[in-house]
Amino acid sequence: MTTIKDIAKVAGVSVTTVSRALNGYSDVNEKTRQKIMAVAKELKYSPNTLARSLVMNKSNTIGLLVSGLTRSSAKDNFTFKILSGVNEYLSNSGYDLVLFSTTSTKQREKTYTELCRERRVDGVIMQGIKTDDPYLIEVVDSDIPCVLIDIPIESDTVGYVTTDNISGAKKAVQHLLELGHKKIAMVNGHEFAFVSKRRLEGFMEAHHEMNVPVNPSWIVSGAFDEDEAERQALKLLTDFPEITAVFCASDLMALGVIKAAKKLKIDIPTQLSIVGYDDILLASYVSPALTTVAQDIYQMGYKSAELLVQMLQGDAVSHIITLENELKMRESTAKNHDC
Amino acid sequence: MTTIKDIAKVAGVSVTTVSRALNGYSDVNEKTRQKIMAVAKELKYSPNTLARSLVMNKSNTIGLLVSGLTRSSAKDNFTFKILSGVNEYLSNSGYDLVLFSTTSTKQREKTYTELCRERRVDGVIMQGIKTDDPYLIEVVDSDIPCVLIDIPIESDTVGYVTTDNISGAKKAVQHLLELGHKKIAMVNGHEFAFVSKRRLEGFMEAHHEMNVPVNPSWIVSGAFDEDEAERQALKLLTDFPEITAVFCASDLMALGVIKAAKKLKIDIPTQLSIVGYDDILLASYVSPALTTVAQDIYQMGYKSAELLVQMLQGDAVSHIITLENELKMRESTAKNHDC
DNA sequence: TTGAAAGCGCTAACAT
DNA sequence: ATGTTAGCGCTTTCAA
Repeated sequence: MTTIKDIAKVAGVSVTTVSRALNGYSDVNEKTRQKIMAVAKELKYSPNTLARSLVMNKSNTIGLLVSGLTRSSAKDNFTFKILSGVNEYLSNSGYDLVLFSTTSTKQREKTYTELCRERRVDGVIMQGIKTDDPYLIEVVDSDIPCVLIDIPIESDTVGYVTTDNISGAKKAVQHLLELGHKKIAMVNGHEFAFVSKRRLEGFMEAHHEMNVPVNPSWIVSGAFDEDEAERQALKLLTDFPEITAVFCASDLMALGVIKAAKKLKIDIPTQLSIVGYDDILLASYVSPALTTVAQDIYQMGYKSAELLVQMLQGDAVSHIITLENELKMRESTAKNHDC
Repeated sequence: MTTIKDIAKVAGVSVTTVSRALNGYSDVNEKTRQKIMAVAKELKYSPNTLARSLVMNKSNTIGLLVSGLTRSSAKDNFTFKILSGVNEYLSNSGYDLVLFSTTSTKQREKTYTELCRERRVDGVIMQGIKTDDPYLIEVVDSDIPCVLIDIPIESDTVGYVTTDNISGAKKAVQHLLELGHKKIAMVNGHEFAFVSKRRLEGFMEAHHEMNVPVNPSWIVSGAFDEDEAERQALKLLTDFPEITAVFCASDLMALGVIKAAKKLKIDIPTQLSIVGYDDILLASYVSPALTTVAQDIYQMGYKSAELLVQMLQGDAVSHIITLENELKMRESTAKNHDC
């Protein structure tokens, strides 16, 4: 493997000059530069970023720490979209991407902070981390520049990107209320996700604004899981047949609710309206096509990377980015026939 | 940031001893080790992998070079499944993953070899690279250990994992022939993919074995693209209304063909049978559900990583891994009514 | 069992 | 415009 030392020898200059020439410094004779460049090319020189990073104390690497990069996460490819977006921005930014992944089941032997420090990443983007994850706090409290996805924590070194989950949920529920539904259930995610809290808030707000009472028994947790949502919905729709609409905190869970409804021979949308959240690919393919709150997850990834790089360069205007969402009306919602 | 020097100072030993203690060498007094470990923990020491990699000339990093990590690739999340599989294996192997991505549209300023050398990856897995990509050859000809996905090139430093595409295609076409179809078209991918060639071979073989002639005009290229496949199918089915079945080299293209058939008011499967390839998520959700040749892409990723790590450790038995595939019969194929 | 010293490939003062 | 020197944090001879 060629080093600048080799180049220096062949070109008959010092390593300093080689370094300067290669890095485009101005204080090097044009002829010398030409010569060095030629030798570098001839020797097929590739700079050793390890050495450079070591001495510059900057790796030009950003970490992407995700949870749920598993076989099963292909259906709801949230993680993939984030990754694509991050990658898209980073590929034009001079930073490389190293991927750290974690699963909620298996506890890591190293903390996220250690992971980042060992690899000397310049910053990290985190997605899918539960809010009760102790390693999360550790990173946030450390001096590692960090962008969180859907976790609203901000500090000097921490920023986040999210969507307006309150308004998203509100739009969904308002839509149902406008269709005449008064008995609306909610299948929420788990308590360790900020989005769940926000979406519940939106659910509440929409009801209050229209002066429609909320029945707490109709709010259940589907743990962001299709099967769990199905089980919960089965129970819910059996116990409370008066329910005419369900708002789900994710499309995946909405899929589960649809299954439950089918099992109970409840027709969608004539007997039961369903609204999801996310607008995953499947949402427009299932039958009936799912009305849902669309968020641009790819864009969230892209913006996260952009924000982090700006933070690293010290020119981030704000550490908070909130993206819009949009209610997509499809076939799973209809007028309430009871009214 | 704490270094071994700091630890040495506090513990009152030399850096050599610290290094040895931390790396679990046996020739260090147990009491000294305890002391060093305690100090390391107290000082929140994280080893600098950059420095270690530099001196050991080994980064414990493997690169994943993919093409098509784009917003649009969410539908056919081949890349994501590969990534998940690779990540799954690697997360238990001591290697970190750095992601390189390329798009066919934008030509990279650096060759893949340069990318690998600069980051000093120990090896690289490549997916989605076209066979005519000059950078591919460069990597293969280099001394960088490399595992290719679906590109059958083997050498001392190069291995590959693929599925048996000939048999896969054969199964699909045999299925159609057994249903009485004699006029079978094929919508293939592009010529720069080995899988296309293999699947065409399988298509041919199945015909020959059953003594059914192949009409070359019925073999078109859909470029692995849904829209292009739709266009081609529109033309094909219009020009040759005698066709009763179509074998597609990917599910995505099959989706395009289904659209074309719908536009032409050709019913599937009564008037036209369609078989896809891949078994993407959508395959079981579209209507009619798609009969297809399933390949375990996650497993391909997992096995690639396993193979590469074995190669790096010098204990790879073979550099070639061929996985099985399976014909999944769903609703898009039926008996040929013309016979 | 421990330490001193050299060096991995690079950059960055500080001369000249 | 170019070279000398030191040093980033680590591992690894070699000696003690």
